[in-house]
Amino acid sequence: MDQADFPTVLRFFKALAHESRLRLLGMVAERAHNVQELAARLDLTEPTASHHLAILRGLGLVTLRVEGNNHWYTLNPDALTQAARAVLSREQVAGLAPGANAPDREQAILRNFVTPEGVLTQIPVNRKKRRVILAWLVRKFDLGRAYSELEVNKILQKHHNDPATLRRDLIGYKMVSRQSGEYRRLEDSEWQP
Amino acid sequence: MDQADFPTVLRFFKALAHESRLRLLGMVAERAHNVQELAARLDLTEPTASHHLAILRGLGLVTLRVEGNNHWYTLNPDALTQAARAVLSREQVAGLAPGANAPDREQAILRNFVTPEGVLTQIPVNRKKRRVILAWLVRKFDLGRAYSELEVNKILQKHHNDPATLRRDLIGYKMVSRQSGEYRRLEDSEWQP
DNA sequence: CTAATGGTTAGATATTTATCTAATTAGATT
DNA sequence: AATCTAATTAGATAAATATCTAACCATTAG
Repeated sequence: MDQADFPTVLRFFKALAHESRLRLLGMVAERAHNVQELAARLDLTEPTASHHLAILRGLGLVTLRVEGNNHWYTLNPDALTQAARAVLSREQVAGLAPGANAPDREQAILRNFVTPEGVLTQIPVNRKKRRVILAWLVRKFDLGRAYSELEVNKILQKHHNDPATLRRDLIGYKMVSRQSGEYRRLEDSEWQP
Repeated sequence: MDQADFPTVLRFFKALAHESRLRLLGMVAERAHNVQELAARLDLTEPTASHHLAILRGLGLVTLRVEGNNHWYTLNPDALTQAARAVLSREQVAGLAPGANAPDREQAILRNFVTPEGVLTQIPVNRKKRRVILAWLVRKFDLGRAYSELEVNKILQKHHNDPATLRRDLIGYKMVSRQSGEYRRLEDSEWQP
């Protein structure tokens, strides 16, 4: 599971969201088991166990070794840890929001200028690209709430070491307003095409 | 989520095993949102969004700040990473196997009185042994939820044909409380040495 | 070659979980 | 107070998913 691809993340959680499958995973983490053993210990029929194993296998969470009539299932620990990474950072989770992965072109721009941790490597000179970056940045602010300049800087600081330039740009692009020292995020409709 | 307590791990995965809830989590990871915003962006009704948020909140995955009529939800990133740890190592996953978590002595007692299918062959007369069996039984119940007597019996019935005795013992050992007909599993700390 | 063993596949049914509308609560506004 | 707004709760219905039995496939044993 690379960069928190939504359908895969969802499939992963669905796979683990069932008592029997969690138990199966636990058992094959101890040692290899065949289907009969697994079914017996979980008090399931073999077809049911087989069905669950197929789901786990489809995600690469378990691996199958065939030996005559016996099918030996074991845990694939790498798949698990890789998957768990998908929810380890706030940035990764934010990538699950609807539209977060939407327009390819914008995403490519973000990938070019923003590290996976959410840090800007540089501020684009090109106006259209800068706009994409600023549109992404402005979402770090809540709507309908006032921020002091200090707060604005603190948030921007997380993403770039020159918050002042970004702050001025956000105002220039009418994504943020300033009135008597109070900063407010403006509705998307104020500045979108 | 401390040491991969099975019901909690399961609840966690169930909470995240739904498209809408993953999206919600993504949105509140970006910034605080109120219920209307969330419902609108996900094309759900407010009650539905509210329902999902309650599930996420029950697990501590999101936190709620009330401000007048508005309920602002934000991500609780700690809960997420803590939970993800539960599946990071093979040892942790093996802890999900049925019966995996009991220390040796207790496991021996369990083996003596419980079949591999989880059925009690007899209820120990010895208090210490009975305690081990009851401690194992009480984990079949979720914390923080009320059960009717019928539900309690239904669960106990799976493990022994005299659920009434077991039910009374669970209360006697202070592992379960009864108040006005409602049964609740008590925290381990209430009855552990 | 035939029977037995372990496993999977197919399809019907049962269970669980999401979703909606309607009713209700709590805070803000007039 | 009366009304409005945002949110939650309740309860009914709809959708998704698990489970079983029966049928089937592949391999091994007689």
